This record gives sequence, C-alpha cells and structure tokens, in this order.
Amino acid sequence: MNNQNNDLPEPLFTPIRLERISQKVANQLKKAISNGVLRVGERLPSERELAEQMGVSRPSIREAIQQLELQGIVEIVHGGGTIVKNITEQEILKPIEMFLGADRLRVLELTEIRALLETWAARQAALHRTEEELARMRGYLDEMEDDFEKGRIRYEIDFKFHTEIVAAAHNTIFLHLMSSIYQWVNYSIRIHREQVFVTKDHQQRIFDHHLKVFQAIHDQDPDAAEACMREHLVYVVEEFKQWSSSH
Amino acid sequence: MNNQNNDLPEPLFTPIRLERISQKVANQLKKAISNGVLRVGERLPSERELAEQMGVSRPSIREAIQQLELQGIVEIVHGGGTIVKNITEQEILKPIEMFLGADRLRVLELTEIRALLETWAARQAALHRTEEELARMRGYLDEMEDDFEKGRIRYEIDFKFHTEIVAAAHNTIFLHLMSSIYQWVNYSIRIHREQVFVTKDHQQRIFDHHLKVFQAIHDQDPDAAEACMREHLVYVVEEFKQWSSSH
DNA sequence: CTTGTTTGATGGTCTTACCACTTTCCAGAC
DNA sequence: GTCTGGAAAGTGGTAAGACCATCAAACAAG
Repeated sequence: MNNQNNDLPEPLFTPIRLERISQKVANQLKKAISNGVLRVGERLPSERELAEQMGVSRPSIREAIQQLELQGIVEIVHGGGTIVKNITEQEILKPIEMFLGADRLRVLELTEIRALLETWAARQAALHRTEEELARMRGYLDEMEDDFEKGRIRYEIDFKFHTEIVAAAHNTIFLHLMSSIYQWVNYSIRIHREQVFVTKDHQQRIFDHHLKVFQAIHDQDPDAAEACMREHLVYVVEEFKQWSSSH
Repeated sequence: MNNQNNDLPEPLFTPIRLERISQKVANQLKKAISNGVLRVGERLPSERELAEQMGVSRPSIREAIQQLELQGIVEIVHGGGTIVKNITEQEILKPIEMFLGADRLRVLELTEIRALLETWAARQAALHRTEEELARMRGYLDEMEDDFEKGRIRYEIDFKFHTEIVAAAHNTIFLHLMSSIYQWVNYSIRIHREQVFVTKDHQQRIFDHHLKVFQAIHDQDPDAAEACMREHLVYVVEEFKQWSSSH
C-alpha cells in the first residue's frame, strides 16, 4: 500500500483517508464486542439492520462480518443469525476438556475455581451494576420462582442469572473467561448426567441464596454480595460432595 | 440445556454436504496458488472473469478473495487488480490477541483478573506447597538476584517464579488456566513493547515483594502470602497505570 | 522526450431480488 | 394437557446489474 508513496520529507498534506467501508464496519463491530456492548453468546443485529443503522449497503456489512468470522470472533449461522464467540474457548476450553471426563476430583477443582471467580464477580457487580443489568437479574429470578412453583428445573436460567452477575462486573475478558468455565461446568454436569439438586428443599434454599445475592447487589453492598455468593457456592459444593460420596 | 440434543441412537443419515460457495472458490484459488498455476507476483484474473469462469456471482468471488487477503496470501489493489503475495506465512492473530491489542483498557482488565487469581494461588500455595516446590522457588529467586546484580532483566524467570506458586496450589485446571493467562500477559507486554519496570528502584522493590511472598509461603502463612502477593500486584498495576497515562 | 489527458480495465459500493435455512408459533391430533 | 406437523417470518447466502473510484497504459500536445 505504501509503494506509491513519495519519500519526500513531508508526510503532511496527504493523510487523505482510504479505508474500505467493510474495514470501518469491522472495526466498529470489534470495538463493540471488546467493550462488552455485544456480549459473548449474544446475537448481532441482522445484516439488514446493521446496514440501515450504519448507513451502508448489506454487502459491506457482510464482508465485515466474514472478516470477523475468519478471525474467530463471531460465528455465522445460516438462517440463525451471527453470534459472538467466546474468545478464550480455543485456547483454554478445548485443551483441557479431556481431563474432566473421568474423575470427580477435577469437578471439585473446577468448582473451587468457579467459587473464587464468582465471589469476586459478585463484589464487582455490587460496585458497578447498572439498572438494566439489575432488571435482567430480576427477570431471571422471577422465572426461577415461576419454575419452582411448577416443580420445573431449568439449569439454563440459573446460568443466565450467574452470567448476568459476571457481566455486571464490567470486565470483558473476565466475562469471556467465565463463559468458558460455565461451559466446563455444563459439560461436567452433562457427562455425570446428575440430578443432584432436585428436591423441593434444595430448590428453595438455592432460590433464597439467589435472592440474597441479588439484594446485596441491588443495595450496592460488595461485602454482602461476596459473602452471600460464597455461602451459596459453598452450599452447592457441600451438597455435591455428599451426593458424590453416596453414588 | 439438553433440549437440542437428539437422544436417538444413530447419527447416520444426515451427511448432506453444505459449504459456502465463497469457501469453495477460496479453496480453488488456494490450490491454484500452491500448485504454482498462479505464481507469486502474478495478477489473478479480474473478479468479473473469475465469476464467469467459475459460473458464480461476483460477490462470491469477492468474499473468497478477501479471505485470501486476510490470510496474507494475496494483495488487493484498488483499480490495479489482485496479486499473489509472498507466502511468508505471517501468523493470523488469535482472537484474544485482537482484544488485547484493541485497547489498553483490556490490559488493565487482564491484570485485574491476574491479581485475583494469583492472590488466591499464593494462599493455596502456603497451605499445600511441598519442599520440592519451595526449592524451585528459591532457585528462581537466586537467578533473579543474580540478574539484578548484573543489571539484566528476564521476564521469563519472573513468570517461572509465579508459575511455580500457581503449581503449588495443586489444582490442575487452575494451573492450565493460569498458564494461558500468562501467555496473554506476555503477549500484551510484547505488543505494547513497554519497558515499564526497568529502573533499579523498581527492580529492587519487585525483588523484595517476591522475597516476602516466598517467605510467607515457606512459613505456611496463607494470610501473609495472600497479602504480600496482593501488595505486589497492586504495585505493578499502579505503576503500569502511571506509565500508561504518561505515554 | 516530457507532460498532461484520455480511455479502458479493475476493484469498491450500492440496489434489488430471490433462494436456503432456522426459528417461532399455532392449529390439529393424540 | 402434551405432542406433532406445517405455515410464516426472520435470517444469512447467492445472484445480477449498475455506478463510482482508482489505477495503468495508451495517446495527444508541448
């Protein structure tokens, strides 16, 4: 690109921008993802929407998105939209997945790490949460309460609630990292196909824990948030250990 | 979470091919280049020609060519055609590296995470360290002291010392996690090509920090270990912030 | 020969249209 | 009630044609 440049002493006078539109679009999208405006797992607006919002044509948007896909930042699904990928997945998740298969010791190690990260997240969330994030947490709590009354269990809502707390910590890399951890947890749950916390009693306690964590974050009380989250996770670990020893 | 999973016994019956046209085109072009049909420095046929020859539309050709450009295989010149570049095999940036390069804020986020994990590791190390691990830490400290006297700086020794502490926490998954994060840190240091902690004064302080951390782990005092490690990392972050604001 | 202009080819972008796939929802069957 | 099937809407994939911006080579004027 510099081949036609004169080597004259002055770099002035010729800063006339030349950048492909698709490049500008790609940069804007990257920034949005890096900032956390577009979270991991979320869907990007459709190509047509983006084209309209940015005032460019759809092909330009497409070329930009394909760049991002090639760089492993997003995943394009035909007919299903474009979703933000977890950037840590290839580097952390895949290499270690094998370990988790066999023994439960690894599951405990994993939970240990998760507890460390989540208590910190709860503290940070209490400090930095926005009203929007609070509202989403509230929504998940309502869903869980609804499920509880109907005797239904959906782990994904649980994950969503915890993920929202992590997101409220406002650390993008941390969010991506945590989503890798959750995938592990999800994976280990699946392979052990366990129904550990199925009783009404467990569900009640877990719901109470969630409520207390939410309240602390709502009140912007970092110490309480951390403590409640720790209490919650310690309980989960203990119950799992107990279940584990009897199976 | 298992909703999308088919529990059917056989995955047979659905190998129907699906590949984007642009992908096929890209593969054909790559093959032509690696075969030598298209030599380095030569111009590819124009997009319109390729579209006609392959019987596909121009956008498909464009998307394919842009892929090749992103991979450094060809160079596109507006108005001048597309030429085959040297196959210098320039590495494609990993997604995580794009994040770290995008914004200096991400470096702080990363350091924040590192601080969280390492303070915990120090505590665990104080509780579980073995004599062998202690000896290795001692060895790295000696090397650092030696380097210090000779006015030399080797980040890798620093990393090794920290990694040994992480290993002493005796959590396999955590060790893998942490080594990934160290790679990121290493990369972010490289791209910002910074020489932040180069003065004798900094080196002295950092060495003192390491020594105190080591002592606490040696004495199996988890609280002290965590506190010393936190003090160390807080110092590093603060110095980086200060350096960052002045550059 | 040098300089400036013209002209054609090429990549860049836009518009429009249609196809293929996924998701969602709802009526119908059990 | 749950489950099944299909219609409808939304999304990405591809195609075709047009126009603009840029470069390069041929051309004309000095």
